[in-house]
Amino acid sequence: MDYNFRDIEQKWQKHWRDTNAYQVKNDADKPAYYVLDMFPYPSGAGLHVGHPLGYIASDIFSRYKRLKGFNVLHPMGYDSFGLPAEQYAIETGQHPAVTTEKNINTFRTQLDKIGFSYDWSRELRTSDPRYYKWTQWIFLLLFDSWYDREEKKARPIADLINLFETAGSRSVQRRDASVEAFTGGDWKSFSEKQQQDILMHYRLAFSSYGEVNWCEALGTVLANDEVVNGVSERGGYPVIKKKMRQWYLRITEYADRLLQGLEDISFSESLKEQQRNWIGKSQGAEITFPVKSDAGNATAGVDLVNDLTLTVYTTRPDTIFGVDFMVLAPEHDLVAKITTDGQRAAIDEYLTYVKSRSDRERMAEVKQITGCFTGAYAINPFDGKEIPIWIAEYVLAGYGTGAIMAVPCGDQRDFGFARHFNIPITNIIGDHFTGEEANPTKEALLEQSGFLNGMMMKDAMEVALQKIESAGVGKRQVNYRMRDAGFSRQRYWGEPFPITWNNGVATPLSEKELPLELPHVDHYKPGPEGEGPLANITDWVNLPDGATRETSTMPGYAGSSWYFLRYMDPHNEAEFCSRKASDYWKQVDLYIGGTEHAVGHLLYSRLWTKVLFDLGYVSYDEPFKKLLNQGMIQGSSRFVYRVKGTSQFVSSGLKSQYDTNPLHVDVNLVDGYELDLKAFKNWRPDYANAEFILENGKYICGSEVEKMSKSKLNTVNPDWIVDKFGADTFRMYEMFLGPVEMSKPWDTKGIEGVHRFLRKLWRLFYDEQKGRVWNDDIPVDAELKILHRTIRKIEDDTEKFSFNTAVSAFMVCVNDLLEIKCHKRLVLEKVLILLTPYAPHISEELWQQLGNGGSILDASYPPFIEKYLIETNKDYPVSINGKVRTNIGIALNASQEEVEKIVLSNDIVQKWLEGKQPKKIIYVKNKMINMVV
RNA sequence: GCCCGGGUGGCGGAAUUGGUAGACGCAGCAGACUCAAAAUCUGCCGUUCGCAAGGAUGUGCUGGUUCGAUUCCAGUCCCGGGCACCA
Repeated sequence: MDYNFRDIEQKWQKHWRDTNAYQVKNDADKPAYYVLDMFPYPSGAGLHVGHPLGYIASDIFSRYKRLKGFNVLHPMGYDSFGLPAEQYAIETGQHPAVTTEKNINTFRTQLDKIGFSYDWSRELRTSDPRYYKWTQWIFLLLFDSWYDREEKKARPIADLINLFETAGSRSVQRRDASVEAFTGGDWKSFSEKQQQDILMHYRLAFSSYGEVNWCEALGTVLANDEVVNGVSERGGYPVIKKKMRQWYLRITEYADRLLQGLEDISFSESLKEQQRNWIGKSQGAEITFPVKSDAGNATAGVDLVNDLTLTVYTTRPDTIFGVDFMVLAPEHDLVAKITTDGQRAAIDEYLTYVKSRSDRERMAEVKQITGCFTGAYAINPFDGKEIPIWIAEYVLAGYGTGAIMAVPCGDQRDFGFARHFNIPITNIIGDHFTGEEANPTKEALLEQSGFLNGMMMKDAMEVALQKIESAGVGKRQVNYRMRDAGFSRQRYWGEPFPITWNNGVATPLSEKELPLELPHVDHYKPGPEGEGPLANITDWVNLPDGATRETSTMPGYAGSSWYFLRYMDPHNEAEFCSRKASDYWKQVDLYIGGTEHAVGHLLYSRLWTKVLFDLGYVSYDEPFKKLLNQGMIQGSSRFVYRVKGTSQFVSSGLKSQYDTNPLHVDVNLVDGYELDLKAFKNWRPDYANAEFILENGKYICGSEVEKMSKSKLNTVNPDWIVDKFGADTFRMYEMFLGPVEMSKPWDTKGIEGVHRFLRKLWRLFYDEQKGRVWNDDIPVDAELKILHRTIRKIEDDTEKFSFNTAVSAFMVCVNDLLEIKCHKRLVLEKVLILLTPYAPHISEELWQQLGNGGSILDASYPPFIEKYLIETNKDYPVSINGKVRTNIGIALNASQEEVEKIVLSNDIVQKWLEGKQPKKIIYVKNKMINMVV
């Protein structure tokens, strides 16, 4: 009787399907546990061996938790809105809904082969109207909410209207300068449009004109994180700034809470760091300087022409006496007002130059120093010093106040600028400044610094801040690098906004009008003025009452920002997720996925959860308790070397003797590094007549580790691995490859070893000749020892997500049992339960063969039995804890007797031994390592 | 440039967190079974000296702490990832 994995796996997958084995209910006596995978975008390429890595890990953990007695929610779905499907539609004319459906079916078939324990009755798709109805609903909730800075939480917009009616704009902190102060009376006298315009400055989902990343080639606006180095992440097309009306999420209001929340959740340090970086909190001060300029009054000789002031943001108020010049962003409002007549021509020329430069150029030429003097001066409020005001590209309009105070001795950019334009440098840090480069230290004693003289810079910070505030020239200020998140795309394949425009006022649809379904279009070309394809459908856009529909659609991250909630209550038609369901399942206990969503999806879903929490729809404000980032499985590409201009291919070792072109060759035609010459000739017609220059009779390919992708011919399809070795082998092998978090190249070679392990396992139960070999004998200590050691190891490793070492432990266990010919049912059935999460099919099969009537799903995981070991089996070596070891201070050259004497007379050891004598003491080079009691 | 990770055999990777470095697997070598091959099994497998027992050496490099360091500390060199005019 042989290990026939094909029949076994088919049998059990069918059984699980027929019995709905993995369907879970929203109530149980058991504690709830939620294990979630980042749902995939169903691309046309299907799965390669890299994709299931995280799914296998999460499946192992789900099955483990289930056996541990938890009610486990482990769902799967599809993030089925997105650009690639639309791009494909543009190229082929196929409707995205059609290709998406097709791709999903491919995914499902592939996933099913691996034997996942998903509850498919909860499957969801973000492009399904039954799903995006609620995405739209949450959007309207965001639209209908504002952030109360006093209470630090979102509240309904109706509350804000109440406040405005009673106390006008004073009632809440001002959001931005363009909202002018008004009284309660004013508010009531405002027109509907005026009121709505003001409210738009407070809504969490709001529409505004703003500079957006416009990508001509894609015909759409991109989010900051979709732009990399000035070009689009997808396709690498140039991106420029363009003013357009867009929707945004006011994520900046949540910056602090998003930062705070990181403290309580278990994400990897590097991922938290990425989010902190993205949020970019900095503490400092805004300082206001009077401005002196003769702008427009040169002939009159007037110095201070008006009460213009310049406000800068700095993180180093302690360097206030080291300011040698000011720099404004070229777009700063003040530029036009303060430029002197004498400098106007130069400034205009510079502004023209700046405008001519694309974002791309600006980023590529960071090192290039440019700028222009305005002719105006700012006055240092503490010593009256006149400080020249410049404008320069390196100061960004969008951050802080768009203006800085430059301290060349402490900041390298300021230093470079001063050098380039010959601006004299004031040294306030003595020897710490060499004159050759800036020194950003906080450890220097201040000089030439008025009331700060002689103080350590980091101490001077607080003194300066207090003085600035008491003198009324500025205030403490916290700034964030993060901007509000762009939330609209000029695209077709996304959620339509449930919004109509009525004389410039955005009006939400009512709940019963949801979902606003995506209308059918005949083509996917952009609409006029860069609008999305929806703008072309005039009878959809134009409503009978004269209003028009919003024509942009929501971005890819809309649907994925809350999908984990929908799984809890997937068929609810009255709510996005009932409070009862979300209270039962609570947060996602374990979330597994790649690191590429660090600042996108993972930040937005945290935001949405916080808003839903504030408004009372869920009971927690962080969606994911623990995040495990799986590494990427890279491809190991193979190359052949064609001698230029011939059809000769030279083996890798000899290629230096010829002038060659390296060409990717399909990894499936290569065994290790040796090319299958016949298969290569049959592969493509133009290689049919290939000739080979061999080394030692073989053609050896070159290799390189690259991202796994179709174009590099290095993808390995899980389907044929499963066909050849079985799903259990595949699952265990993917885990055996190394820690899940680590990226590693795929190598099919080692899979034999894991497959061999499963066949060995089979032999614990059946012999080829003798058939059944397992028996009902009572296990002896030696056998129990192997079992218990394994239980402990597997459980420890699984809890730590160290699946690779767990698989190793299985191998050791099975080898040991075979060696001592242990075929006892009492041992074997426990091994099977241990193994189930890792290799569910073979475990179930053998479990049934053992005559255990029920499903292995109902069996319970053997509990960790350390106590048992110590109390009943005294032969286990027990380490003395680290403290005992280090404190005893065993001398290097002492004899064993001396060592024993010292150790045994030690108080802690005595206490630990409780008066008993050790059976055996283990020495290594005269040093006591372990004691056996 | 800044911020995170990480450097261990021919390879993927272990090491109870300061206690016998190299578990487990792959590859390799030798042997058993076989007419032969496959499959399976057994043994060996960091380097070096030695017939052997055994010795020396060894976790990127240089130091330090310690009875003892892959593990902790300081410096340094590589590799991977993220951010990048954010004042």
